[in-house]
Amino acid sequence: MSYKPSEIEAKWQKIWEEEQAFEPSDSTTQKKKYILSMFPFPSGRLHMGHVRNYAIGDALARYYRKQDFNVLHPIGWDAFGMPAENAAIKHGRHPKEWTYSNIDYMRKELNTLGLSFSKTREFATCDEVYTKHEQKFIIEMYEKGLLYRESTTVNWCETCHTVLANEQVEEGCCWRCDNPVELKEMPGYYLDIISYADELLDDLTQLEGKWPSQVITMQRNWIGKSQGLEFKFELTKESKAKLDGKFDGYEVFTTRPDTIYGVTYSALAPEHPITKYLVEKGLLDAEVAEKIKAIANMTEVERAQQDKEGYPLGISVIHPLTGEEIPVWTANFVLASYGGGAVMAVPAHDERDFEFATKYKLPIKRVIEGGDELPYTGSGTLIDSDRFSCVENEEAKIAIINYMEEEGKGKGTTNYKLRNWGVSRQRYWGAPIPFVHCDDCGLVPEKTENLPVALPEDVEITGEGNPLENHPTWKHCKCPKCGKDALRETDTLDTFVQSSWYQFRYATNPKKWDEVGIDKEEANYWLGVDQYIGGIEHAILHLLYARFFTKVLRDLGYHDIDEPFTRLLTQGMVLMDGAKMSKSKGNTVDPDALVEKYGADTARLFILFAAPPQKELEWNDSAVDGAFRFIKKLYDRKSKVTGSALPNIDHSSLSKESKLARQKVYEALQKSKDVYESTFAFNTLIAACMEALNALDKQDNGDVWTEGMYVMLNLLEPIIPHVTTELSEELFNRANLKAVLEVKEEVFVQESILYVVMIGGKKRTEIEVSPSASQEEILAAAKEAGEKWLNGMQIVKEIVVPNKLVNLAVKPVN
RNA sequence: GCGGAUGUGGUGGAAUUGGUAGACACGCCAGACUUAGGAUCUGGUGCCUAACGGUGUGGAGGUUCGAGUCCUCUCAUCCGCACCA
Repeated sequence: MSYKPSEIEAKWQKIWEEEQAFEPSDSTTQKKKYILSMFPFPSGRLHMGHVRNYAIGDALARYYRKQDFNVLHPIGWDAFGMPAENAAIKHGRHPKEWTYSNIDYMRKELNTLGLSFSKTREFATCDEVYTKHEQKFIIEMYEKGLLYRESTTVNWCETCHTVLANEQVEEGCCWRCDNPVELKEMPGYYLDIISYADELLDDLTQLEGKWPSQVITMQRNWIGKSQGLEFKFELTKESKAKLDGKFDGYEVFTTRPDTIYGVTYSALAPEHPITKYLVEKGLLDAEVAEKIKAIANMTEVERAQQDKEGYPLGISVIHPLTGEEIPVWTANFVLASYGGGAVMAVPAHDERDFEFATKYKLPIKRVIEGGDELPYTGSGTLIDSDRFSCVENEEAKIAIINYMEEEGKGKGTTNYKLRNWGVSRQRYWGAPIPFVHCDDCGLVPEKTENLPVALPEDVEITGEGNPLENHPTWKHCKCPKCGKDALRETDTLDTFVQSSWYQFRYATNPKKWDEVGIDKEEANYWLGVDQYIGGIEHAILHLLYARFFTKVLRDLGYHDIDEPFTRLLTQGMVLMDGAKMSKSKGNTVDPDALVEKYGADTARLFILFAAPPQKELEWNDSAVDGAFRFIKKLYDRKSKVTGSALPNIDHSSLSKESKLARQKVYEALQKSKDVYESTFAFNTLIAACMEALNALDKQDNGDVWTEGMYVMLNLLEPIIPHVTTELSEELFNRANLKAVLEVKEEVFVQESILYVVMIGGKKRTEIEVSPSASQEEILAAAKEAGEKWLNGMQIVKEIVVPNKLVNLAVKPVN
């Protein structure tokens, strides 16, 4: 019987389904593993990246199941989001219908790959029962002060018609459609992720060695913590008067308080309230006002590409320590979103300030010794700094902060690059933000018993404006507090909110899904996820948000977990001709076609064999053939098996070839633990199995074949589950798939040992010696064998590395 | 500019952590067999050389009996962040 993947695979997929083979047990005491591959967006079809992601996760899940762990290996659908609305606009399909029919199709595709997912725990994030609990969390966050609404400058994508979070802006463009992001002032809801910045930063140390260092570093940089001094610049009397008494000064932040005596000007962002006031009240030269407005209309990225540009505002502030008058400018390099949108400028010791001062001929005052020329940003001793002169600058930083605090003029403080997470989206296909606007009561959360606030289905999706806003009735409601007519919030939540807590949802028994969002006991048992697998593109977005949500939900009492993902594996991309597979480039391989042609096992084997999971994988059609060939060969060799259980073998009576075959088999077994539990280098385990099969092929002992297949089918089952289970059923009644196998040390005992003989550091020849040979005997044998290269040489040093080699260091005889 | 990685045959990639570089596979070459198949099997295959031998892990140094692996410098490529005061 030749290998027929389609029959074997269909057969076992059906049996697994009937046996409910992959459901976790309800026990919360058994040893457990939670293996999670990032859930897919139901775009319509699987791509190779998905196959890779799930092949890796499935191998681990199956491995641990065999080691007697209670394994949670779930799958679901990240189902809200723009593409569903785009499909609605393009093809006139309702986003809900589009999404659920895509899910049905993709579920079938996943099935044909033989992935060992729990079927009962599957859900889509657009299920109303999921929205219900999410809205409850959101309301609780609001009540705790972690969610707030404010009007501010936001990133706006005109093509997607929505606001974007800072994390969703890549090089000034929308992460999804790549259009340049515009700035716009509008109200929105924000989650106070900054209040968790310190914990998010500190807990990264727990992840070291378990997450890729690159991801940890990216998160650390993204949070961007810096410590320094915050103080207030008082406006001069005249300046206050000019500003109609509306302002008396402004706060600035610096990480270099040691350079405070070098301040020669101060600069405000074009969006700073004082700048705005001056512009709006016509207190500036009309031409200058126009230029400032022009800068304010530019995005941060555009500004970064411009030369330094700025204008004097005709006002001054007082230096808090020297009492000197300092001119105030507005400048395009001052960011509104950081440090209060205002800086103290020290041109002598800051490159940007220097460039600006040089351009506008502002004074430059050196206050730190060192370097040949200015600007000098290194360390050194302070000069011209009053009582702090002669102090080393690192000391001076602390001393100046202390002094300012004592004098009540400022305080030591911490700043973050991280911005609060804007979660409002002006789109239809998302979870509605469960609030109501009441003329009398203001912003009021919906009553818990009324959740979920579900989406209306009768909407017209045109791409123009928010369909919820345009819906005739949906937004009209009663105030949950006073009962008067009120307006429902029409913004929906960022889809990253859903993916921030789904890992807890799977851990909750589906029987409780309606009643609770997260079951505390089960969450504490299953989380953290023992192995999380996904693409590196989520290094800051999803992985930061999910860490944040975990901590917030912990503090709301839903569980006691600090970090959601204990270990993280970031898989490499799947490439074709050196480029990422994509429909637009036309360099894709369709998983369905591959499975149809070769079967799921071949697809999985190739994907795990072609490269280590962390690396990029270059597609190669003929290497797929190679993977297929290996499985065929494995299948064919079932005829060599003579027994139905693990035989007892008298190792010493075997032929040399049989001994070697056993050795290769057990080498593979030895390797497997390391591969499945730590390195994930499936390619090397597969190679070891290929070596073992090649070695078995060179001998003909039935017992050795039986043992070899018994072990190899066990090792390969997580990778190529259908064919191995089929063979295992036929040959061993599946006993070898349940067993935890032990290495038989006797196969590694050698009758003679091969030593490499190196002379002068170069490999010259080999010798075979008995394992009991003494060092002297080995050296004597090596010298004899290497005689030819020792002629005219004097041995200056002799090294014997046990079981490996002999190295004779030589020099010519004089 | 800052941060993180990665450089090994024609290709994908191994190398027990300082001990025979190139396992395993693809490709290629030669041969066998055939019930012409997605065949299969056998042998070969880093480079230079007729051979002895030499040489070889991006490059240059260094440590060592011995370096792909450790150290210093350097080049190249990729990724992330980017006026963060």
